Amino acid sequence: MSRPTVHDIAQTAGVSLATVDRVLNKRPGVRAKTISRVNDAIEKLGYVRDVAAANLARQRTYDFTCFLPDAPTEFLSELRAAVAESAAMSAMERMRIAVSTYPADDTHALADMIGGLAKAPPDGLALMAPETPRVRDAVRRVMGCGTSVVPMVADLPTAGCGHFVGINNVAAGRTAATLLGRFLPVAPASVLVIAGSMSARDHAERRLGFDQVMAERFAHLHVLPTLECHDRSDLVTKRLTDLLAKHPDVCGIYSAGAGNQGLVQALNASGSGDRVTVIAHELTDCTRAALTDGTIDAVIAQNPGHIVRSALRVLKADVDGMETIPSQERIRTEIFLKENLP
Amino acid sequence: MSRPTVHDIAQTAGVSLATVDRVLNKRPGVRAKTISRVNDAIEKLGYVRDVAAANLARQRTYDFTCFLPDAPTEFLSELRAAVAESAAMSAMERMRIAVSTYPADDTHALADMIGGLAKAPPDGLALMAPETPRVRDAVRRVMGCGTSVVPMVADLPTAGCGHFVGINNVAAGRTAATLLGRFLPVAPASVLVIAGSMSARDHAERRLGFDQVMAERFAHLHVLPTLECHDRSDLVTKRLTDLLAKHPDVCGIYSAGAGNQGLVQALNASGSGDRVTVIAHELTDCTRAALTDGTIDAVIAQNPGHIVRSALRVLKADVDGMETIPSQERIRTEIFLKENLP
DNA sequence: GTGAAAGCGCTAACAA
DNA sequence: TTGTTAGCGCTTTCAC
Repeated sequence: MSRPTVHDIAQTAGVSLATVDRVLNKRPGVRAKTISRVNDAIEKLGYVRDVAAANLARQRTYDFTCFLPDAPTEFLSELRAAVAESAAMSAMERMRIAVSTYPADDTHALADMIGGLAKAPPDGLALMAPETPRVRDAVRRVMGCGTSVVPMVADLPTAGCGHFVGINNVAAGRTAATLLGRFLPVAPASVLVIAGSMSARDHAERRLGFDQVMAERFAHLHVLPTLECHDRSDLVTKRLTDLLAKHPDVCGIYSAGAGNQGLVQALNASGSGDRVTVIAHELTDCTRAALTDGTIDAVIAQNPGHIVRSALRVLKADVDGMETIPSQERIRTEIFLKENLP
Repeated sequence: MSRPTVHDIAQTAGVSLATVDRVLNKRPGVRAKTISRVNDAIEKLGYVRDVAAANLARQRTYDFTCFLPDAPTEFLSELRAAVAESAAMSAMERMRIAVSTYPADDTHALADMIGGLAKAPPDGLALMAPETPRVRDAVRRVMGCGTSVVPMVADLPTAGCGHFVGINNVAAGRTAATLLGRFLPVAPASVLVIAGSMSARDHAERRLGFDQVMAERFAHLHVLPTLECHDRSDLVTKRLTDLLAKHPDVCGIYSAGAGNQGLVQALNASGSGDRVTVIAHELTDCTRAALTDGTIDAVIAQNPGHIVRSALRVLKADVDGMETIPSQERIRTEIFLKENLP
């Protein structure tokens, strides 16, 4: 037998299509008794709604907006590419995705842009942004307009929005520390953490996790103060070169932020590539090449394609009032060696 | 403006809906001149077909079959669970998934079952099976009936079927070797590989990759002959216990197959848990627990949920004559430590 | 060769 | 409070 339709329900319940539709969509104007008659029929027939047909009839188009910072890191351009790819693919699934870029260093501008959405609130907003009070308030406001909000990459825990699409950065830091500690010989030495800025929540969390594991399992390794390089390759090169010269006992580096181009350069120039074991973040052209030639030993990554597709699925499910498969929406903290590069 | 529809094409080309449809679906009975008029209109308007509406009108249901071996490994039950979950989810997307289990040790029976599909060929077949000549021929036959075939987990390279959904097992073996080699101190010692059976293609490939890297980078480690335990926990326990007693210099184990329950047991019983670094395959309750308590040091895994969903997407795209996103369909060789467990 | 018209499963006016 | 009816974008008889 084929799947039961609204007609079957209407017949079984002895009501009209319109009434069935009202019950299905929880619209008012139906007597409680009728509602339960319809629900009984639904139950009895094992009806499941054909979402595609519903969307067709409804002429439903999912109107989503995506905010990304304009920072010039490779990871961000991959994320942008992933959004573009998803936008193209999902045009066929009746979703329209508007991408907006905000100045990475100007969260006031970002908050204003989010606020501006209130004029024509989209169905959903996928947002990669640091959590400042103003951003948080702007997010709350647009949520008040009925927009579903999903934070990507960086969580917005206090804004009260939906499912966070990204990795646990404390766990990422712990993973990096474990790899570094186990790759290095068991002997006293120094290790270095390079981060964008310790005021960025994600980098701070990575450092936290890293320190935890270093203290727990690798007490013979001395962790130097974090080198803050604001995700800028030039600064990484400069400061790292200085530091390597000053600390010849550095045998491990955890690059928790961006600017790995600069890291590779400093390592090659100073000839310390062999002496130093390096763990970096995100799989980009640069880290991939460095992994292949051995400059970098392992990469911790989150997959931009997964992140974007997951954010979109979560948003769509939210709008449709549907459930998601939790395991599918959990972004993995991936580990790449030269050998398992995709 | 909203998306152009068949009506717009019909109007622009000055023909009727039926003719547009004939052209769109490449059905015969249209003059060449008319065809090009319609195609011009399609081009001009930038028409893209609404697959959902098409499927609705066509009453299209995707009829897929999935064959899995009945071997009692945890990975397989996860795979089965993933298929069940996907089947439930995708019922809403008009796909019906029939799951069949075949006796793992009887490829003749499997070949017969595949052959039996010819009577009522499904639209697609997702298949996890070893590649024997009879299986290969049966697959070719059902492909001749118009069924799209996608090999899962184990490739079927000579059957000439679609995109393989699974990992590169040579790379997996190389990854395991790299982790083991780097985790162990640089000192002469022995390492052991446990596999199901070396006649299973995937296990042989893992061993191959493992040996490559051991020879290339870790010549100080001596790789003992493979312990074949047919994925059976009891055999693993027995043979491993014997071997550990005989070879006190074993400091690393690569468990390339199933039966990790037996491995954990042997390690705990013999008290060699601390002495031995262990890399195992697949994330299961058993390996997860062992990772957490430190018995296993790293797990190489392929995600059953991803595999099943990817196989289904590939099958559907194939039937629809659509493209897939290659990066989304590439199954990753994942590495899990205690710290990045999902 | 081509076209008109009746659906597919569902929703949304508009009546009643 | 409930029912009738006309679509959504596409496919598919069955005439012409």
